[in-house]
Amino acid sequence: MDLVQIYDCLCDRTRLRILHLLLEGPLCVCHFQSVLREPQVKISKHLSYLKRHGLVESERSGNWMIYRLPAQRTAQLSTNLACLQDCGREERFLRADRARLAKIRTEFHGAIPACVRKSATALGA
Amino acid sequence: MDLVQIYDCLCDRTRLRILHLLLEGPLCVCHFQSVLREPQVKISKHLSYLKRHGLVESERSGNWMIYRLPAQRTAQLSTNLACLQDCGREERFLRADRARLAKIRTEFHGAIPACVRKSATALGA
DNA sequence: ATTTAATATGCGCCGGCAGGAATATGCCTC
DNA sequence: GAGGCATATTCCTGCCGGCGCATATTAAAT
Repeated sequence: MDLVQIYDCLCDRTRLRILHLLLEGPLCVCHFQSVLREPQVKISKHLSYLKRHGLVESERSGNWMIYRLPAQRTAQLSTNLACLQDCGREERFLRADRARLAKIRTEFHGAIPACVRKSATALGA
Repeated sequence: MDLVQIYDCLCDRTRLRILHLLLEGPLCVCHFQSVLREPQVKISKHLSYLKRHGLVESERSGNWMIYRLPAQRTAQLSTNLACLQDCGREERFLRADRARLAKIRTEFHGAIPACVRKSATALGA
């Protein structure tokens, strides 16, 4: 996996938002939909792109697909993810995403949507 | 200047190599040519792209154009450049570029090509 | 002024990616 | 096995970027 490919993944706004959210832990597609407020097709395609390039892993859990950052990461990937996390602190739209994600997580806690529980426990939260 | 634009600049191999070289100090186009071993048009266009996106500044010096990283950098840019420098340590083709650059710099020292002296002094080396 | 060296720009071609609409797949429930 | 939900894939279109070729610009030298 080339360094250029990492940047290929980062150079689209939607993918950037996705990866940034994944820094907070695994997520299923429906989470992405409600946080990013983008059409399902769009999100699904970008997730597919990220997977194809090795920046994301996925696992089926019943009806839902849970996406996460790869367990094993090259040094370059780790470095760049850390960098993204840094940059995310000041970038408006990324902050907004984090806020919406946090809200969703607290609102239903141990409650309604199964996929939320799933990925919350997967997170360890 | 958006974070995405930074990644837009980094996601091409030639541009990545250019920026990586600029981490070592200002350079003129002829340097890029001999280090990168790519056609002049290609290099020139990518430099133009980088300039248009604010990742590079240029200054004329006689016949030569000297390119450098911007004097004023956003926090995001600084972070990403540092990250690139990190990643450059292990990436083969970037190491090779650095080696070729170092060779050129020592070979003619204070010697023949004016542009070499120019950018060398601009570097402070 | 003409020539030469260094660099930039315009043009045309091609490939690939983003986006949306529609459709397909996989899994669960009843 | 039918229907319904979550997600993926296909097909299409438009656009932008990368590349090479040829040519233009700018400055220095003679």
